[in-house]
Amino acid sequence: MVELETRELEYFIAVADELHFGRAAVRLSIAQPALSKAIRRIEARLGVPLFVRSSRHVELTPAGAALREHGRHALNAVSAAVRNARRAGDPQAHLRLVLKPGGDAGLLSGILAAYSHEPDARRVDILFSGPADRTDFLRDGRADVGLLYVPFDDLDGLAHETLHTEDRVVIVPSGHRLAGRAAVRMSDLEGETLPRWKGVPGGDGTGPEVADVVQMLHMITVSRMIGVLPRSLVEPVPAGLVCVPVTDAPPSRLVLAWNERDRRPLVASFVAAALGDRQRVAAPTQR
Amino acid sequence: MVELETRELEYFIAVADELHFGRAAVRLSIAQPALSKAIRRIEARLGVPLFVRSSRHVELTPAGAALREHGRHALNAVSAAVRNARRAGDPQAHLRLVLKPGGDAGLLSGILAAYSHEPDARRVDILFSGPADRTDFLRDGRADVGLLYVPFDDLDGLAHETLHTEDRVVIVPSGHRLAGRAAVRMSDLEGETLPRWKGVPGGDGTGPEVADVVQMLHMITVSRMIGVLPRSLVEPVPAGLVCVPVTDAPPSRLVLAWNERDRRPLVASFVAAALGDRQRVAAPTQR
DNA sequence: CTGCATCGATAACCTGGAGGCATGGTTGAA
DNA sequence: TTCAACCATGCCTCCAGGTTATCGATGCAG
Repeated sequence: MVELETRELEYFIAVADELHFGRAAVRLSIAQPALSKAIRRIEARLGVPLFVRSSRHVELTPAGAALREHGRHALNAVSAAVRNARRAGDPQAHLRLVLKPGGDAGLLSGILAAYSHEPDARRVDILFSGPADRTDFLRDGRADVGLLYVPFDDLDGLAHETLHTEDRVVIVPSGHRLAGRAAVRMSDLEGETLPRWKGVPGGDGTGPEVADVVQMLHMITVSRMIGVLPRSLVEPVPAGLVCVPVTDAPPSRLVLAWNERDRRPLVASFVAAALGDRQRVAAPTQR
Repeated sequence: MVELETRELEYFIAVADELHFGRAAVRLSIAQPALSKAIRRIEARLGVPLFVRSSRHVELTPAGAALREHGRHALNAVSAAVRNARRAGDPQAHLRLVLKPGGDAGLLSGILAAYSHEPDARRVDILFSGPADRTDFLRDGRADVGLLYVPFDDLDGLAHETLHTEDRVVIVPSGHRLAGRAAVRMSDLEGETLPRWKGVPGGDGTGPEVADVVQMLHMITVSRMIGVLPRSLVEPVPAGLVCVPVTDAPPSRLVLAWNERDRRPLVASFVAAALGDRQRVAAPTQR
């Protein structure tokens, strides 16, 4: 009746990520033949080939692509189940809030203050995540709530409420041709060098790779690129740089997000406190 | 790194459902000592007791309750991943539509006709599910789309579009005190006997248990109870029964639902066809 | 109070299959 | 041709997870 063990799914995901049995085996801390055999075993059990492999190349079949997509989610769900079970025993557990350093638009202290007045407030642990995996903290239960930016972060599998909407600005060195403009449009940025964000494959930038806002601002200061960001992420504006509003960029929203399956009052009251009396304090809608 | 194998999770769910190691072992087709050991193993690995057990009684701890809740979802996700992978290989695969017998409000033939004109239409397999588990067909990938009733079916983890909204009627024998009324309110039903739906624990009814609409209508005919249903579920009205609109019952909606993680064009075009030109034909929103 | 039936835990044993190591086969590049 | 990279195969070991038999606790009938 069991179709696929968690461990096997992890093996598959590793190979699907690396597209290389040797590297995947290292990442999994097992020997390569064991991995080859495991994948063949899985393929036999499912009755579908997952990879097309030659001795020079490994690639996913359509079935493999589907399994990668859904399998990731399944692994997250298992992790979340385990984490939730572990924590459910402890009614004193802290609330874990994940955010990007500086990614709170100045709202964090206010939110924490509001939350501290909730009758069932817990201590709050702030987690700073790596550049691109904040959302996974929420999906697999490593954090309870998080501050995310839409449309940068992928909200798949998460519920959210908008805290703050803001327009976006282009950041240029003060000597730049756009520095004097009152506003620009996206089309004005044609031909400019934009950053590639580290760990974000689908980016449209062509310039140097940057890992965070500070790095990006530095690169802009030395005229290696320009960048577009929500306004609050560049407050205060460093010397030598100028912000110009971009009128036709889709507005950016700072949202408070949590796992859509998580209905604990713990989360609901934090959300209520964060939204404040701006909105109803009832349990927020999810869908 | 692996926290919990799929098989172990299945074992746990079985015991959590049965609250009885012997019966759970039978259901899993293993011996009872193996199951006891497996559960102890899991508890040791998670570091949390999942059950409080004496030789006469088994019950869930809070951690166990959490694991049951999230673990179900995780198992569904694994099943869905496997099913999707198996089917992804076959571009000819039929579209599988799940519904309750008679639960289409007369819309099915129209929907199928509209879908057949879609450029990428596939053959459609109609699945009739048991009474209460239609939604699980969608969650674990046994079906692609389903016709559900809100607020009867649990839409957790599913995306949906409303096909049809209708008011609800109370069905009474023709001799009943309410049979002559043009309309009633919920408060008029005070003191009446309502059905308990088989497999639906949270029901408010106190009367005999019924498994489907036909059974319920029969019980009403013999004056054992009365019932409240969406109007289309009792068309045509059997002889000897009378339908009276209930003005203040929350309206019932027939919705077309699918797994929220399923973004295949296959599903999108069926949804588009079912909605017809009543709405935009773009990919429907999910959240 | 005393057997009895129920049910989970323990003990002792067995086995299939997962994983390790060594090696083979294929393929593209120099 | 030779080499290097890389996945597959064969063989062996070992233990996780299964089995049966039995024990110990607990509620119940008489």
